[in-house]
Amino acid sequence: MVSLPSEREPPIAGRRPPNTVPIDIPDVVIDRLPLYYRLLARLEAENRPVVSSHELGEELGVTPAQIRKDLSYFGRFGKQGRGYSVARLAEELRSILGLDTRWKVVVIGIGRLGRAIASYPGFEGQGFDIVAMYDANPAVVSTEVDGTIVRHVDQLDEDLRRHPVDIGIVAVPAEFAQDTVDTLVQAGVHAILNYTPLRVQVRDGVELRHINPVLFLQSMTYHLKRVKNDR
Amino acid sequence: MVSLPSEREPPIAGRRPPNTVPIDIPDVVIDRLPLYYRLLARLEAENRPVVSSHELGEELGVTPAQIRKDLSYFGRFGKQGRGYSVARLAEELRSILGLDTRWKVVVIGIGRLGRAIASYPGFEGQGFDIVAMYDANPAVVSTEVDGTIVRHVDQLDEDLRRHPVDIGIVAVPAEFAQDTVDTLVQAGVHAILNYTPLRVQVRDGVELRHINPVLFLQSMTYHLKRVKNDR
DNA sequence: AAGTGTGAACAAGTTCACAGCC
DNA sequence: GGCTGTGAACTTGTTCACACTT
Repeated sequence: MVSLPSEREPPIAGRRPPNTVPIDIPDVVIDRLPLYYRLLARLEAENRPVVSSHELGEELGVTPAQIRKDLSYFGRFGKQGRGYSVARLAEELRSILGLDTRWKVVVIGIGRLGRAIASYPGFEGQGFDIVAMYDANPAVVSTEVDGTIVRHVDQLDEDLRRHPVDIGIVAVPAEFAQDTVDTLVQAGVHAILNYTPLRVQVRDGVELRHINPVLFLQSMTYHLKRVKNDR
Repeated sequence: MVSLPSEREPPIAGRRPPNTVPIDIPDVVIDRLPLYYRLLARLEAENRPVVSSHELGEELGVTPAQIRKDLSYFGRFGKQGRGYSVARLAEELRSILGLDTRWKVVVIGIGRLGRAIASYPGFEGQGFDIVAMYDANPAVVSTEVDGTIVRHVDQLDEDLRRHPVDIGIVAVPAEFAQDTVDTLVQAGVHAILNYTPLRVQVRDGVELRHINPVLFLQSMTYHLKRVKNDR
């Protein structure tokens, strides 16, 4: 949301040696790639051989120039006069985004929300394996959720050090959010998806995303209010 | 995410008549206001009388200049040499964001996710009233969730026309997402929070936000991959 | 002395437009 | 002829820095 006071390399312009990727690619570009990938995966499933930046843009509501520029940060994947090979580009994006590996995920906080997250069908299909779940409530610990036995959150630190994971999803009550995140980070987790309404802090280098529906609702009501007034 | 081809008025510079707000304020500014508001609500609860842009920025990880500039789109709420009255600024933000009214919300799709949303404690407390829930599954219809009887989705259109609502939250299976959204929009709903992994389309003037955790995970793995490679 | 409000300078991000290739 | 890749032009968003107010 805000660039922290860490100096960044200027972007490397022009052609690069093969199999190399520039050091600094704008985050806003990275955030669009999963969107592109999702569409390409669909086209791939439909056996579409080739697609142009214009067609991609049409479907996604993005300008063709932006798609071409975004992709050009990573290489020259298209063919002039023809477009992009769907299979090739999908493969490249999988490689760029790291979707050609499986990633280990833990979910902490198995209340109603955590349960819904844990059984969200989109994760496993996209290479994210929920390898463990944790809760503090004795009524929940040791029960089975979606084929996994919930463990006590007191075991989290020890478990993580024995069996490292890549991503932590936090759905605990707000008052435990920061502690939970600290435990995760100190035990070596580098990416956290925070479902609590608290803006937790992490040290530099740890990826953090917030999912807070209330903030969305509150920005929508700003616009709703104007619509109402304008009539 | 992308500015559609609708011409915008140039921003009105300088001082404005009182009780007036410029026509065009960047969306990125609107999206930050709920963040500011959340902190101010906390300070208000702590009976903090005054706060400076510097203190706000410190807490939120935003520059003080940005906070001052953002607020200055709406008025001159601060006092030089002193800062902002917490109560006053909180009140102004409530008014700007429309949080001084209650908003009617329906949830469509009462599976595991919909259920978690419907019982999310943050909504009611912030002025969002879930006035109805809908599902297509006969095993779910007519059951009670969080004090509300689930109605059949076939009644959605008629219900909306009889009792208009402000916001629709969509948590149906992906294949029904677009139809559900169309029903909502045609029945006069102007804001939609979409939890399905499908990028639904709405006509101009309808506010739409997507919550898709997979896209977040996929942008985080990009960064995770680099961390792993760098060691 | 402290801290706002805001033009002006700067930085980041997007779109244009066209050379080059298929 | 059609479409990519990419510098350059442009637009949008952020930060600076200081006149002004309390």
